[in-house]
Amino acid sequence: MGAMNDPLERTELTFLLGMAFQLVLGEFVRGVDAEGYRELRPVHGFAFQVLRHGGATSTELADRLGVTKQAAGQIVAYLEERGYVRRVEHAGGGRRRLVVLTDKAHEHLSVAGRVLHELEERIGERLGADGLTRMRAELAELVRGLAGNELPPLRPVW
Amino acid sequence: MGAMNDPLERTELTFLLGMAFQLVLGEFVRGVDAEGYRELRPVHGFAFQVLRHGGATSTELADRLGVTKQAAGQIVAYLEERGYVRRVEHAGGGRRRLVVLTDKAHEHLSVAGRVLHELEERIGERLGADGLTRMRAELAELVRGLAGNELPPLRPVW
DNA sequence: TCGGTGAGTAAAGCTTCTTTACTCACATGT
DNA sequence: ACATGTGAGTAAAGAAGCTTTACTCACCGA
Repeated sequence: MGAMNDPLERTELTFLLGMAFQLVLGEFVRGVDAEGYRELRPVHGFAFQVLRHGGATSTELADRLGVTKQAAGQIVAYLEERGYVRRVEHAGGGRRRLVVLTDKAHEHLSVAGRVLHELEERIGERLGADGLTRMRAELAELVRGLAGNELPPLRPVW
Repeated sequence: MGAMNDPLERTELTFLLGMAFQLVLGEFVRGVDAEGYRELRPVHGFAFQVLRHGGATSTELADRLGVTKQAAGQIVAYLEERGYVRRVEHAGGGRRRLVVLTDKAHEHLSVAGRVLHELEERIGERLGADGLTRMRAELAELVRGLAGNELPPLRPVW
């Protein structure tokens, strides 16, 4: 503990966060790919999270992902071609179309959830159950501190 | 505390990490941009970290950044055009050239360091000094757990 | 001297995003 | 009824930043 020759002790918090995220996401992608989902990138997973409960319009999706609506439209088209989403009538009328997940996407979500759960368990073995809980709480507090009450977008690029 | 209606409490650790990193990096970029470094992207900052002590060859830089040597070469060319790095003779001879930081880059590093420090302080006010220390320790432990003893690369894309 | 190896370069291609510019459905005011 | 506005979606071109493929060049060792 606290050994100053450990390079990580001297690493800026920002970079620590970056490395941690990079590693965890890498493990996640590896796990999901191994289950046969090589056609899906992280951004698609984030889109699924947004669409998960009741769907959303492309424009709403764009806002939540922090990209333009054209980019969101491309993502939706990609997912639609592969059978992960469907566009249905929107109750609000207008040109709006509601993008909703198909069964195939929900299957994917359950596989991805399992992978995430296993990953979190592995991390928990390393940090201890308390450490994991504290880390979650601290991260949540950090996010609230910087983002206020709105959920921040999860963008696929820096 | 522990309110189950807080969406962050139900968010996967992976996504919490992603949001936290996204937010912190965003603040960092905003701060550095405000100091007049709009021509530099995060990847340039990571490159500076690699080159900081004694420089490196393009190929070594590529390894540390997790990109191809061609991409590293492009990054070096970009930084060289703007006066942040110089290519000098390499003691090892061959075709090797040592990429080293100029004074301009070191100035940038000191500004960036200040921005990072202020940011960490803001986060510390929110988490408390203990919370910040614990978070650093937990993140470091997580990184060690997933990356072993080598420092993981910080790639600019997912 | 003849490969072999490792660093660097060149050019084309690809993916994924943005920018610019449009179409269309509906709401609102006159 | 009709013009005008607004918000959702689409189309096409462009830009950024990588990778891939294919090379050059300097040195080493058999």
